[in-house]
Amino acid sequence: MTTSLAIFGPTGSGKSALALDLALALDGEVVNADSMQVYRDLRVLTARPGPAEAALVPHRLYGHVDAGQRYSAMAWAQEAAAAAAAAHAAGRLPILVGGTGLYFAALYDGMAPIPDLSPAALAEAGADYAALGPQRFHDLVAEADPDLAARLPPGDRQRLVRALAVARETGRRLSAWQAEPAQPLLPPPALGILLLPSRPALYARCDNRLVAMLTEGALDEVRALAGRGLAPDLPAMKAVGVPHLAAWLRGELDRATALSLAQRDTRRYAKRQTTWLRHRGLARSLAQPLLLSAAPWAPDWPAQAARLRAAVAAAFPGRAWNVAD
RNA sequence: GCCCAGGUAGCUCAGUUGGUAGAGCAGCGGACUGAAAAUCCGCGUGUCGGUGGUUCGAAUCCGCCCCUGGGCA
Repeated sequence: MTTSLAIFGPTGSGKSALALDLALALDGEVVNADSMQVYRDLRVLTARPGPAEAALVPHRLYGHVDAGQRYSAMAWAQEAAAAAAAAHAAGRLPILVGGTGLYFAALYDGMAPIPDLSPAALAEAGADYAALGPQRFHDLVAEADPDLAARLPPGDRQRLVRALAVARETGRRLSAWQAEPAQPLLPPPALGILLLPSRPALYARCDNRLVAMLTEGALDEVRALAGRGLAPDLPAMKAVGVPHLAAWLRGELDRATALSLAQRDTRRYAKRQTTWLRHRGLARSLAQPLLLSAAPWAPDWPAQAARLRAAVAAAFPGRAWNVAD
């Protein structure tokens, strides 16, 4: 049985650094649970840990997917489960860290066993949405899958398109598929940590980080990515910052505007993550996560660190606790 | 010091002939079952610079004061 530790927090909350500290202290391996840090082409802009961190502790599932690929929650969950099992087999503690709530849910709660969709089916349904418009497309979904249509507004293009594509390709309603029992890919983590720093401090940190990213080559990174001529609706092309920095490179925005729009998108993203974190937590299978109301970079961290230390000692009694903070 | 123009939501501003205020952006709350840094749904959050007056009633009219721009000295 693979035991694991999981850390979930909004972007900029310092979870990667915390994961590294814990991995060093507990003889662990870090496994990425972030939907954008998997893309090879995006290193600076996704604040992906680099060679310096990887030299200290093994880091898995970072930058291993090409930006031209359309990754998925289930694909990640399977890889993450395998990575966790490998770390466990080597006697090390898998530490899953990231900001994608759906990924944690897929791993620890599982997802309904729905067959993979062909890109063509998705593209076809997407074209229909564009041609028919939200209302008529919603009507179409209502015929194919009344239950699902009833809980999705006409504007929710992404979910409606998937619903119709699934119904067409599998001959079965998505809502029927989703009613199938889900199978967790990993037992609940022995310790789940949620980082929830104060909103103003987090926003300020996000704003500053984006400025720093520009001095660290974020623009070159976006230039190279844009130069590949990939479809703009690919996930990697929609990472926070990519659309606006690309528009700046094309001369459609000036630097100040591109920066402030990217900063705004980062804040909104952090807010959405916070909503998920507060209501869904890490996974339904984990009843009692450790909620820390500060980030490692915050002045009020020490009190939270003491709680963390106690929780780690209780969850992993057999492992050394070497962190000196 | 004098003369103009302004002080209304976090920001930029609107506000009809007096009836206790509304847009954009920002923000806030929520949803989330295989693109999730995605995709959506919902919500004005206010000593109308201050104070005294006119009025049944003042963001709107009058007096005084404060502040910010610009001009003249």
